Amino acid sequence: MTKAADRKSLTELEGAALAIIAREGPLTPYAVKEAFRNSPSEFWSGSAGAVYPLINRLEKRKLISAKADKGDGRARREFSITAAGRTAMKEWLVDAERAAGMGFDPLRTRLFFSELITPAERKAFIAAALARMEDGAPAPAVDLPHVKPLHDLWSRLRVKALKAFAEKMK
Amino acid sequence: MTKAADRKSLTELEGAALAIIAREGPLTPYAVKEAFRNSPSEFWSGSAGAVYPLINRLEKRKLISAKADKGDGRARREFSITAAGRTAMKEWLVDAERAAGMGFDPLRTRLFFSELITPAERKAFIAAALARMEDGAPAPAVDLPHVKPLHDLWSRLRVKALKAFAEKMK
DNA sequence: ACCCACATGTAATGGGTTACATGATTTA
DNA sequence: TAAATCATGTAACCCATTACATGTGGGT
Repeated sequence: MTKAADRKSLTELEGAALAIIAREGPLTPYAVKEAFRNSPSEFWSGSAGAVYPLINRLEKRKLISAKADKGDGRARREFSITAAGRTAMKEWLVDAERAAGMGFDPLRTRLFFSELITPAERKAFIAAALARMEDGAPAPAVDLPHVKPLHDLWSRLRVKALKAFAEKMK
Repeated sequence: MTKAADRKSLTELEGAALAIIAREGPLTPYAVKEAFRNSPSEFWSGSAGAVYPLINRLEKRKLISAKADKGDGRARREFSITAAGRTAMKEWLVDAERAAGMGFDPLRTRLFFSELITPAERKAFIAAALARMEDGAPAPAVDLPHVKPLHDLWSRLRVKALKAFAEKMK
């Protein structure tokens, strides 16, 4: 019998944390936190209050496990993904249903309501947003395989979408 | 002197709720809840436990106000946006800084980690995601001005992005 | 020695989700 | 009139954010 906690599917945060640990090998909680902090999306805040408890939850569910402390002074625990963790992670990763969902885009949300401002205000807003989106992406700090290309791809498409929308509003 | 609560800028949920009320004229809390529930993005769950307290908060902050109950039996309160609400809403709506943020995309998140599965698994995942994304959008239930076109535009671009990524992985 | 970045947490708070409760209105 | 849906809420729970506390290690 599997316990209820084991059956519950992973949240996005849990899945991403597992994936990071799976990819980067043994990691300290701090390293996981930094990985989130350096993500190009503001969605992943990587706050201590989120990540440390998260790591503890994952350990309690035996999806990750810590190598014995090296005992060299400070308490550092390096976590690796377990077999069960790998299974759960893969299940999360190939969830096409969730992947297909639209997610959340603060730009799209605002464009939905763009008729509530005057054409002049709209024009100014679009120009300001474009400026921030186009000028050099702040160079995602993580240098993991797909991070930069994917970030750039998504950025370009959002710019294109905004321009298309602006064009149609003219 | 403005009170702290007034100075605090709106969350996405608060901003969107205000915008809905601004656009749709006097609305009951239930109608606002349904507007969120019918949104094409799973991000806006429109649960009762989120919306009713939200409406109360907005009223307490005097960003919306209820017309006197019509007294016809059941307690129905119809809320309209106030002048202060309109100001706060516009400030939220033209916030280009936040609009430019990448937001959250469950597809993008998974593609970041797509090297953790085998090429065959990846191919299957991409096909499954594409199928769900391309087959007729479940027709957004709300028929507000930009909802459908924007939803379609974003959908098409996400499909294009996924195809581009799949191509590059070959 | 001193400062700053590294590293690991916890407490208070806020707010969203799920599930439940309750009554009114509509429809079969 | 019984069932379904409309409509409004509330309570328990979960979890992320902010802010704080604490200690280590390396550089100057």
